[in-house]
Amino acid sequence: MIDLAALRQDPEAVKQSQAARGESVELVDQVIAADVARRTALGEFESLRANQKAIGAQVAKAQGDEKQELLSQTKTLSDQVKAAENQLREMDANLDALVLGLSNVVDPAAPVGGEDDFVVIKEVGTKRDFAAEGFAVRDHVEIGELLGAIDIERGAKVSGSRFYYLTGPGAMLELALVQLAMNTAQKNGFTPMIPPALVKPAAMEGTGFLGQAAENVYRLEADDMYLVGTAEVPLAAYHMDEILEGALPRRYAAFSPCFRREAGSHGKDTRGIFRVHWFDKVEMFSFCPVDEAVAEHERLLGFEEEFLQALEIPYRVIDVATGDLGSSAARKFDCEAWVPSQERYREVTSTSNCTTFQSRRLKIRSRGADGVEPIATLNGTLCAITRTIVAIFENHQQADGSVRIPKALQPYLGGASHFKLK
RNA sequence: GGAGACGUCGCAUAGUCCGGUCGAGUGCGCCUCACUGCUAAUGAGGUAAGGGGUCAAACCCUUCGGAGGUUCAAAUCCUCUCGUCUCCGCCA
Repeated sequence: MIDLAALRQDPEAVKQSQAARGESVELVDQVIAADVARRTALGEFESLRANQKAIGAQVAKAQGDEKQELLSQTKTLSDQVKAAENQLREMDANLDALVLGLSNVVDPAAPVGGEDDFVVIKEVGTKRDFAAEGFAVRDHVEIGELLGAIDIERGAKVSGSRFYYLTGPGAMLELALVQLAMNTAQKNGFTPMIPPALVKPAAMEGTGFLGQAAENVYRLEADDMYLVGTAEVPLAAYHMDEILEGALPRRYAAFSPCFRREAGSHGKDTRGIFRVHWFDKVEMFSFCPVDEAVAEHERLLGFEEEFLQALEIPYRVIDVATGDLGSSAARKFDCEAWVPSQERYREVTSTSNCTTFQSRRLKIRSRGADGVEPIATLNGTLCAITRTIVAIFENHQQADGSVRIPKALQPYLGGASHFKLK
């Protein structure tokens, strides 16, 4: 939810943001009109209510005829108050519905445009030249089979398309990645968390996933619960309705399963485990003072990069264009790993600065020197397991189909240097 | 799944039976001031959030887990709901 006071002050800024996203500009004027209407209704209700309360206080003290006189006055007043209240509620609901349609105001530094208008910030690492090494690249599916690490056929048999089993070395690799990620996060000042993956509507709504992203969310009809698509949801909602005391930023790193319906991506990335309905992930989350959010965003990006570097995976960083931002994000950086079998970079991590958009919805603030202040929220992937496995298998594959284990992971895999053929 | 108790302004509690003087008392914590050489102790005052309003104030409104209802008037009465705790059942 954007800041209404700021919108009143500078509607043009919000209009420009909407335009940059390719979203409705007229909506801004509609919100302003609804806001004026609401405040009019509010004023009316409040003065009637004040009147009612004043007379009510007299009623309590009055006796006999005087009391009857006051009662007759306040009876008609009561009806007026109710009418005014209904009117106000209507205006409130109207305003809310419109405001929730407004996406976060984009950071002016974000590149303007659509999905393909991202800006490449940097490329890091060296892509291998498999031709020079003298063998044909295998993709992660093939490698997974050779190693006995990924079983996609049985995933489909048991759960359907876009499901998989990690088996043997694949299963151990996930656990190793999780441990490396959680240990790294803890060293970097994050509190390790294992959050619920099933949440109530309020948490889903508050984080902004029931808007344009709703079709990708699994809902449990019988219990009115949702399966989270990312630990961002339970982490953001962790402090819902709270005023944070003490030092900021507060950083959390959560290991959780992620469930995604992948509606609208039929036929896309159907091979392997690159795009699946369920995967596990270690996610970073930060509650941070508003004026430090940009620096914190850089830090999260830095942690993501360090992790990819530790895994010795070539990657690039892109600055996502305004039209491709989620509704909560003001700015977003993606790290894309090199995928040799596809000969292109593919997204493996993503970090967003949501400024005060999420915290406003979730009613999270902080107590600072000048009292209660708004707070910024930021999130970033530390390790999305399945995509990381794709990157490791493909980038570290050997001529015989075995896979070299990057040094940083070896301690978590019994010191082994390679995943050997099964 | 069954039975019961409870949910109040950071924490702990009073208030609910008998509706108005309760947006709400007390203790702790926290802040300011006074006093003591410092600390502690003591005394005085202050201390929920959100919104409207104002140059700034004053002032006004909303919120007593949540949603409805009764009433001129609800923390207080009624209904539903969520959560916590205790006991029983079941179970990993």
